[in-house]
Amino acid sequence: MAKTSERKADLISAAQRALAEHGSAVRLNQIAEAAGVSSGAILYHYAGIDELLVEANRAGMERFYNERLEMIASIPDPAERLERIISLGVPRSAEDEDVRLLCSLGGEAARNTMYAVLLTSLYDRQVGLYQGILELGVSQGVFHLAQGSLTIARNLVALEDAYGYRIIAKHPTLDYSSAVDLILEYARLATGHALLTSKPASKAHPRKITTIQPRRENQ
Amino acid sequence: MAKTSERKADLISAAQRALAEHGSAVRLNQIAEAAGVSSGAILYHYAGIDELLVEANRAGMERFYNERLEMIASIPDPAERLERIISLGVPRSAEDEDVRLLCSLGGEAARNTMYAVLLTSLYDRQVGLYQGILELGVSQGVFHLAQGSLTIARNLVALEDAYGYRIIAKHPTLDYSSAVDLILEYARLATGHALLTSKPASKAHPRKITTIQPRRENQ
DNA sequence: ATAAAAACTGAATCTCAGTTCAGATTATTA
DNA sequence: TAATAATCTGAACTGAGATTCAGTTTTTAT
Repeated sequence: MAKTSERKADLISAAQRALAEHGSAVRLNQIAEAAGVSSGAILYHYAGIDELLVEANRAGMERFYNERLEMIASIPDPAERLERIISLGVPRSAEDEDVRLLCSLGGEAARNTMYAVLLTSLYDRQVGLYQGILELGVSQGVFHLAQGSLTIARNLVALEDAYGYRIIAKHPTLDYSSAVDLILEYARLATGHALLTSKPASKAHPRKITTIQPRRENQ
Repeated sequence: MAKTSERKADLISAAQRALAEHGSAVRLNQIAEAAGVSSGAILYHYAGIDELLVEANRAGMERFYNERLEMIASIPDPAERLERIISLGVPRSAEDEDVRLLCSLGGEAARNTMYAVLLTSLYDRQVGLYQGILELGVSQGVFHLAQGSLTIARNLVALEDAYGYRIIAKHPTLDYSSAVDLILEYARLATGHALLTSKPASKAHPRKITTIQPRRENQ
C-alpha cells in the first residue's frame, strides 16, 4: 500500500514504461504488471485508463523538456549550448523511452485533440528554447544568422523530431551520431559558427540499454 | 461481387481510407463499412486484418512516392523541380490521407519491424530522389551546394516529415505554406539558389476537404 | 441452361480487455 | 487498542471485435 500521491507517481512511471514498450495501444493489465499491482488498483486512483495515459504522456513530455532545460542552464557559451541541446534531443538508440513515447503520440494526434495540443505545445516550447540560444549567440557576436532566428529554430526542432523517428525505426545507417551531425551541419550553415565537433555528450539519466531485452513483434 | 484481384484493390483502398480516418487502431468492421461489404468478405480474401493493413500501408507509401515521382518527371529545371517536390510532400491540411497514414505508422515502427522497414525504405528512396535533383542542379551549374548532397537531401526529407506531423497535429500557426517556406529557406541556403517563391502547386488528386466531416474524439 | 466454383452474408463463437464490486488488508486516528 | 478510513485484490461482469462457418447468391465454364 501507498499514499495516493505516491502511488500516482508510481503508476505514471509504470504507464510510461509500458507505453514505451507497447506503444499507444498499451493494455491496462500491462501497466498494472509494470507497476506490480492489480488492474483494480489503478482504477481506484484513475477513473479510466485514458486519464492515466494522458497524465503519463504529459509528464513524459515535461520531463523531456525540463531535463534538457536544466542540463544546458550551466553552459555559458551559446555555441556549446546549442550543440549540447541538439545532442540531448536525439535518441541514443531505438530503445530511448522518452522519444518512443513522443513518436507513438505523433500518430494519435490526428484523432486525439489532447495529444495534438500537448505535442504542439512541446514543439513550440522547444522552438522558443532554440530561438533564445540563437539570439543569445547573436548578441554575443558568435552567431551570424543566415536566416531569421524563428526559421532556424523551427527547422532545428523539426530535424530533431524527424531523426528521432528514423532512429526509433532502426534505420540501418542513420544512427545517433550521424543524426546529430546532420542537424549540426544545418546549424553551422545557419549560424555561421563552426560549432563543436560532435563529441559524445553524457546524458544525465543513461537509458537502460545495457541489457538486451527479448523483443516481441506484432505479426 | 467482384473478382478477387479487383476486390483486393477495393479492399486496400477502403483500408487506406479507414486507416486515415481511424488511425492504426482501425477495426475490421470499419474497413468493411468503408468497402461496403461484410467483415466476412474481407476475411475471405485475407487471412487476417493485419495482412490487409500491411498491404494497405505499403500501397499507400508507394502511391505517395510514385505520385510525386511522376509529377516532377516533366519538369526540366532542377530548381523548379526541387520546389515542386517539396510542396508536394507537405500535407495541405490535417485531413491529408497519405500523410495521416504515414504519421500513424511512425509510432508503430518501434514495435513492428515490417512498418519500420517500409518507412525506412520510403525515407531512403525520397533521399535518393532529392539527391538526384541536387546533383542535376550542380551539373547544370544552377546549384552551388554548401554541404554534401546527401546531407542536404537527408535534411530536406527530414524537414518534410517533421512538418507533416505538425500539420497533422493542427499546429495553429504552422500551416501548409509556412511549412513549405521553412523547408525552402533551408533549400535556398544549402543550394545557393534563390529558388522560386512558393506558389500554390496544384495537386493531382485534390483531397476531399470540401465537406466538413463530424469529428469524433477519443475521450 | 446447368453444374461447378467463387464470392459473399449474417449469425454464432471465442477471446480479450475495461470496468465493477464485495470483501480483505493496511494505514490512520482517537 | 479499537474504530474508521484508505488502499488494494481477485473474481465476475460487460461489451467489443476478430474469426469461423453453414448456407446463399453470383459468376464462370461447359
